[in-house]
Amino acid sequence: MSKTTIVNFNDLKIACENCSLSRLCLPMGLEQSDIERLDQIVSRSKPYHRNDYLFREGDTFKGIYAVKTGSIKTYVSREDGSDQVLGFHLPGEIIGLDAIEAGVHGCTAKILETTAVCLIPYEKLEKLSVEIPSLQHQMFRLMSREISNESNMLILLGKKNADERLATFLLSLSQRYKQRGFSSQEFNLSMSRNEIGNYLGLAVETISRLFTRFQDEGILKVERKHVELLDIEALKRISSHCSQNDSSSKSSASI
Amino acid sequence: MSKTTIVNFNDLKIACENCSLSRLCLPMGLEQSDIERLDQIVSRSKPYHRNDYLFREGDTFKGIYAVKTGSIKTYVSREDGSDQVLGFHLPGEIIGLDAIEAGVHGCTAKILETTAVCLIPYEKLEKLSVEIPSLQHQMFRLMSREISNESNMLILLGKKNADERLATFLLSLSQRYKQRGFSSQEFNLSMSRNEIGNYLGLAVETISRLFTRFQDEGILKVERKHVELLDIEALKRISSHCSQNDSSSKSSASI
DNA sequence: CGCAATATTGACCACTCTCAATGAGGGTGG
DNA sequence: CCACCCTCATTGAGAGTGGTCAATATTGCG
Repeated sequence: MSKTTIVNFNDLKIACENCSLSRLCLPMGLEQSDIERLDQIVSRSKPYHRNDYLFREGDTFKGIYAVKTGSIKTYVSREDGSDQVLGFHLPGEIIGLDAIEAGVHGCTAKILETTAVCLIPYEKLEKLSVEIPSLQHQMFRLMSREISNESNMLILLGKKNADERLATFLLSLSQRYKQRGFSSQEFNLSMSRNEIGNYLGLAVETISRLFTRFQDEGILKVERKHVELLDIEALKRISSHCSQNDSSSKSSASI
Repeated sequence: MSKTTIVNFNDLKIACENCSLSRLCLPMGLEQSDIERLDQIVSRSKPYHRNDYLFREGDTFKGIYAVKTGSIKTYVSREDGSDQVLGFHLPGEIIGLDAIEAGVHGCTAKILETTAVCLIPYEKLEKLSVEIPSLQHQMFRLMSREISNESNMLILLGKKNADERLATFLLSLSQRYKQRGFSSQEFNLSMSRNEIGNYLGLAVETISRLFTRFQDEGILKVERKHVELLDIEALKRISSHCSQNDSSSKSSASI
């Protein structure tokens, strides 16, 4: 990965570090000068390390975070002490939009591996997006996407069985890595089996058994954190329930 | 209900029909004059009837809808022909924010009972919220709330058992009706058992059995569509897993 | 090197689904 | 107005998926 990191603020590209991004920004409706103004309010911090908290449930909301490198999980704690993992956040993804309304974070963001983020202070962002209509536009789109993504998760948790859930999860990671220019066939899981299970509404043991079975079936190779997807088509078939239909139709399938 | 209907556009109050709403709007940051401008772009339609579609998956996105009276379910269709109910929308709630990014609706909105809505054309809304910063602010809050609400559903589907799910669901309806000035103890379910089960990730039969059991246990009375919550505290205990702990702590619990 | 956390594997069990039959409304048309 | 039908709801019996518990590996880390 080049040392000039671009965060894909979903469609809203933000420069991180000190790179020129004219070629990335123009296509999506922000003028070069606007990008620079946005860039000026973004603050970078030194990297976080595994098990650090980016923020915790109840913390005052300062702004939204864009993941530059690394990965982060968000989760909420339940009254009985258990957690519910809400999501895993990879480079180019945004965290914290859920806290705008309350002004307080409703979930905890915990670092899974050494991670760099940008903080975009919310008050400044809101002011700026009054001045830059196309920024407001991108913000609405960004939040809208976040809302529309929910339905995939509801389907996963509401309708899919264990096989389908894990397959869907792996394909989602695969696709997101691909979008970021990483390999879509081979990657490292920065989260534990426990966290995967928690996220997918399954027990750890089930995740473990599924990895073993998928491997026995030649669908993937997994060793500890490292995963290699050997048969993505099979995963797609599994993820969308089709026991062994032809898969010549839609692609879809993203968490 | 008075004939002057106010839709609580979450914190963004919108006038429907022809009412004066100064007393409702000022408290939440929109000037009277701004309200009027917003009001001018809102379009009303004649009521929809049961099984009508407000919009369907794939329809071009025109704007967001505020439910004035009645109720609506949203759902997505899966490849295998099954559906996943995404939510039930009561008076004062907003539908369609998920479609902003794609410009196309990703789910279908189907009318459950005679329902009146406002359509807020999105392009006009976006333009207006450039001109009225406090409107933009409310929009961000509104979308943020939608995003933060997701976690309740993830907990429900990821962690809760059948009892907890139904209890949580009933409490959510109860609370939402209460907010709208209706009874929180007694109301009509505009959705079928099937739709409830679908939404909660449970089979119809399970819903039916639970209603019967809850009734046998004196927690509620249910007849057909009509539900009376006899022991809301018991429901709260059930919804948050505590088998029979004291419930003197938090309230929370909303879908 | 040894401990603690994480992962794997097995055995058993329970919650909920599925299948099937019955019952109850609600709407329509004769 | 009633008979019919169709959808929706209820109830029971049996089965299966995935959870729980427990034991054992494995890994990472101090």
